[in-house]
Amino acid sequence: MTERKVRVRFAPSPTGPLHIGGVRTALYNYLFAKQNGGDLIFRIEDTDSNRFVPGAEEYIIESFKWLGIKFDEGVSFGGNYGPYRQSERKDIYKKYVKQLLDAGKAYMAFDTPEELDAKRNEIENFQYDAKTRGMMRNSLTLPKEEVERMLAEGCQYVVRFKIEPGRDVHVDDLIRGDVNINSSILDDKVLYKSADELPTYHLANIVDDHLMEVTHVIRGEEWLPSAPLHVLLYEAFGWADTMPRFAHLPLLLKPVGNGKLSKRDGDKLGFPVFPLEWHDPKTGEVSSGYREKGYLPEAVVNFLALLGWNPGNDQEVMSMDELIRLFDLSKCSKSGARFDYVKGIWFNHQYLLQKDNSEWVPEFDKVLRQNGIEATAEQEAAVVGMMKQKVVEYVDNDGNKKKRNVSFVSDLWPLCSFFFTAPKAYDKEDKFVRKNWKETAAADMEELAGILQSLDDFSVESQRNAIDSWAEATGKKPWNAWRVCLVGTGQGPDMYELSAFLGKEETIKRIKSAIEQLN
RNA sequence: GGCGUCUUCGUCUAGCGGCUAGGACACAUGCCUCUCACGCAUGGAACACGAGUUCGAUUCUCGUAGACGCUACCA
Repeated sequence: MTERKVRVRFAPSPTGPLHIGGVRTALYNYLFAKQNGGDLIFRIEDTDSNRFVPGAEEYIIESFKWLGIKFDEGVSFGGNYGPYRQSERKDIYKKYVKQLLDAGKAYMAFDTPEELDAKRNEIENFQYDAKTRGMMRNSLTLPKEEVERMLAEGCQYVVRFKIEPGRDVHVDDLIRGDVNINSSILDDKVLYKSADELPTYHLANIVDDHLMEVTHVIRGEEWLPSAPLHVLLYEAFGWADTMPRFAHLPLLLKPVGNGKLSKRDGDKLGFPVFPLEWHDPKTGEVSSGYREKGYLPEAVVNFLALLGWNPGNDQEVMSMDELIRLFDLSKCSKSGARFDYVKGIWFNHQYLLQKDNSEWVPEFDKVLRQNGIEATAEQEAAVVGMMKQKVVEYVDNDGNKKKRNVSFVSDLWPLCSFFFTAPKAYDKEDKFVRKNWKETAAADMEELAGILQSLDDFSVESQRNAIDSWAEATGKKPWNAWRVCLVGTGQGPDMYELSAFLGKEETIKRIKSAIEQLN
């Protein structure tokens, strides 16, 4: 085995937004490349002109930029193996198609789509292969003159790979080991279409990977069935000795139900399946994105990395650098992974907690503005500091009340609005109020307000000294009633911190109006 | 239907012939406490089934079932 520099690629087709499963495939390629000091190539596989969606390519590039997955070369990144867009490589493919044709390893087929449909109706499980190609219209069955005449007339044709039956084809997969398939069950795949002068995936893929000196093909399991075909293609070209190693990744499955993860699941269960928000240029439909939902890219990366792989120990929270260090294709699991988006939320919680308060501010500021609040960055950071470890109550899909950590900056608002606006009204029926607003509460609060009023220094320490000693001397426990005054219910941070944040004037104002309304 | 891949708690998974089958998410409880929390601790919860190999199988082999994927002039 020759020492070749590791080169891997991620090669999406620009048919829409990047699916989260594609993100994981790209991530694994990136981790593998970086760990081995290799290159990651970004190639656009736009050989199906009918499915092209404008904006998709830019979307994909922006997604990876946000996620911190960096390409070394490719579309928009430059490099010495270009062009990296398959639609710009027509001449290259033509050359290789001819090579196969000349060597008798491929042939031209003139069957029209209608004729093929007819055959499929006529013969059950029809497959274009060694058994059936003799009865079709192709350069193998037609007289040479006839073929030349049709070519001269400009008849459309496709080039098919001539698969020799009865051979065991071995795919050496880094994750699954030796996968063996008999070539008899393979069909003569279309490699090239004269109609648009473009190759199909299979041909383009092999030619490009070879020319771009790709050493490892890391892709989804849906490609495993066509891997033998690819092996045969490498052999047909005489490139077997530099054929890349294969690694077929397990699929991402629906959180509930059967099948692989689809956009529908996200819509139904309320989680994004795309990294960025996507606006469909045709339908105008908007699909939510992780970025816009308030996820941190580190969290998305970490979460995705662990869906189908783990470092073999109990470590779960890992930075990109750690992932690069620890990643191991041979430790990838073989079975599909259900997409556990709840764990993704937990990862976001972890990374959010690690962030400095000031890093929450821009997002928090957005949330506050949406609610008509203006505050300084210092105030916002202070509130974040007091609130970041709280929980949110929410109602799940089954209508049950549940609790969730503050996992997104936007979770903060319902928990901290009282910092910025006084309780609209005091609800006597509130459970916490009922329990903590006793008969003596009004009098106690009057007394408390008096003490606060007398303080020149309204800092946390100053208040704590004054109130604690009063509480100790009188045996009173004023905090919960005080909380009722300032918050309206049983939420919020330490009372001294809250009161210091609000300031003397606002604090006393709220105490007064609570006394008024609750008695 | 054919071909291929896969199968450990509800979920993500560790395990690579002998373990009280480990961790995390989620869930429940307790501790802490001026509230809600965070944190910490605890708990319930799994080897698809059937043969075989072996002194011994979650682990190896075969079969069954199920799941997933592919089966296009899409990728």
